Amino acid sequence: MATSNASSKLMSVIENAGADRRRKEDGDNHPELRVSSSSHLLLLSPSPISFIAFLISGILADALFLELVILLYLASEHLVVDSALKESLILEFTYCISGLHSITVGVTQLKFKDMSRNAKVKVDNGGLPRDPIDSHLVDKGRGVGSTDGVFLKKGPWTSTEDAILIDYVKKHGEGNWNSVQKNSGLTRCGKSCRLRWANHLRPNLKKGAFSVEEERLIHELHAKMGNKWARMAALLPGRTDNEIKNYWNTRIKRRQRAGLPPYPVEQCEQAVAAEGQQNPSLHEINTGDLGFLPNGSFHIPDVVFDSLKASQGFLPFIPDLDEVSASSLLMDSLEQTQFGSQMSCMLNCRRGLISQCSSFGGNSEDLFSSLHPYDDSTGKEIMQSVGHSFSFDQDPAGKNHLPPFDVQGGHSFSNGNSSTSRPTALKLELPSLQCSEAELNSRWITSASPQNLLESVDRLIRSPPRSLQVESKYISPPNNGLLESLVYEATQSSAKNHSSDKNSNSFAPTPGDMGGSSLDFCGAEFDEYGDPISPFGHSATSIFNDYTPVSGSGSSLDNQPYADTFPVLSLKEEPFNQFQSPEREQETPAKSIYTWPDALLASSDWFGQPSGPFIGETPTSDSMAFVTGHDLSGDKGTAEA
DNA sequence: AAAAGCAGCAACCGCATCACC
DNA sequence: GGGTGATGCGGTTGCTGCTTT
Repeated sequence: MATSNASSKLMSVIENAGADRRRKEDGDNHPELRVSSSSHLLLLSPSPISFIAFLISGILADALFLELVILLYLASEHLVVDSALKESLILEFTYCISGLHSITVGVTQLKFKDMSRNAKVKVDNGGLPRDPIDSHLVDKGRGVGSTDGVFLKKGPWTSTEDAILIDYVKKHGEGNWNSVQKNSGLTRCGKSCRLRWANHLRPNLKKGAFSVEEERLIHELHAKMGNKWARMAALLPGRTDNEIKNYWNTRIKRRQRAGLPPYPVEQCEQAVAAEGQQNPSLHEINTGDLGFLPNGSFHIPDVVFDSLKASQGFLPFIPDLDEVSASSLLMDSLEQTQFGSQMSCMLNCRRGLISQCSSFGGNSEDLFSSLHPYDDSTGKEIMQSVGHSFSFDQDPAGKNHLPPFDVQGGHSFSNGNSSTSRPTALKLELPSLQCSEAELNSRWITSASPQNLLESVDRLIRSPPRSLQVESKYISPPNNGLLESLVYEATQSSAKNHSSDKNSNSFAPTPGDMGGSSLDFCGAEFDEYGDPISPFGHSATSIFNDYTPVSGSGSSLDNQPYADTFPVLSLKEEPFNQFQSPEREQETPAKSIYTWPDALLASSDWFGQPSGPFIGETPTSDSMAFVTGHDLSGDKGTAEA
């Protein structure tokens, strides 16, 4: 079969079958396609010989074109065929499945769900629209543009276009994107091609959720660089600026909704630690020396200032922070409750460290006293300036050492939006509304590390229950940096506070508060919110719930679990990438990772024994999925034996 | 089951920068 | 130095799927 003669025969089969398929399409659009059970059996026991056998039988039996293409494609991986044939197979396969809603292979229905993005607009050879959808786009003047009389297509890329672009880059290399349209026939502008290549098609791209480490790095980089997505992407191998940008923006939205600062507190702690190295006096505080500081002013604000300095470039209406005295800025900012809440978060960096110092036994006033060696009233002033009530922290026995400046204080700074993560996290853990504050305190102190709680908060923010989805009362500023947003919100918040008293005081969260809302759910409920981003946040259900095989028709085969037979070639949300890197396969698939061609390409063992890219150790019956980017959740129809 | 709202993502747009002439 | 085209970057938009009501 390795001869050119065989290749030409295969090509002939494809062409004939393709023509046949198109003829059928002209008269009838086949939203569903049933492939004979022979293919199913083939998938059960794949081998080069069986491929050839089924291929021949399929041809003899006048199998549907798609089935042939599937077989040919799979077979081509084991047969030595020239690249042109292989590309043709890919293109034909992509094309012929693009209009389908589902394929039933034996007893398993593969229902396409997410094909729409790339299949919605079908393009023949990257050219003019040929289906009603494209025509629609043309009619409405959307989806295509015109340059020098040449219609340039817009909108989602099709797999066909991807293949063309990939082929072009393979031959000509990257760059000179405007020539792509001229030389390849793609009706896309150069910018679109470059973007598509950079964001989706180029090799070594990572897909899926960001890892914890990547998230941490993004936080750090953003703190340093601001919205320099491209620079950040350069430091995150396999990630694109667009990806990072989207991640950050959605993350910001979540945290803004929850009234939380953009940066995790642990990052603040790191910043403080770094600051501590540069500023030994501050370091003393961080390491638990709460004694008087050396001569100097506030050190806490300095931390804040440095954090702000890092973002100063995108704080256009903030004066040069170097020109602002620490104390004045602190006081001014704390007077603005929302910003005060952010400040408190910054300060909580210290709080977090301080709270870990078992030696500390004072209350809030103690700390503030310690912060300012010359004026013990300063702390009180600050506290009073933000309307902080001391009652909560007054523990005569000194047992419940709420870390100072914190806390419930975080709420008090807020005018309705919880700001610090700790109180929220605390309440996240509450099993019910019945807990006393003392219980809250002890829970907070004893139940979890701040870091864990923060992670919990972040997790919650990522998937907040509806009850927590309190929309920001403020109009978002231009999204040019979170700190700017904070300041903006601070001003808005301040203005709002002046007009309304009901949100301005107290620990007791108002009903609309984040804090109040947070009391509405308990730990058990919280546990339900897995991290949709973290690779580990996906339950097996979430991984597999996108597709479900059709129930069997009663045959023994139907009743038999697929667990030991089917490789899991699952879900991916983009057209397959021929240039997938080997390391990509080693990543933990947080969401859909494998495209089926990828998986097939990467899994030569699959042909001998099903040892391919499994997701999970024990593929379940839902594991039978082999078409890219498709939700196979449709549990419809009965299998065809 | 349908509708509404939301989140995530891909793609587009406008502007800035750079290289070349 | 100015013009032009190519490319890159960041902000924004719009689509789609999911979740909730």
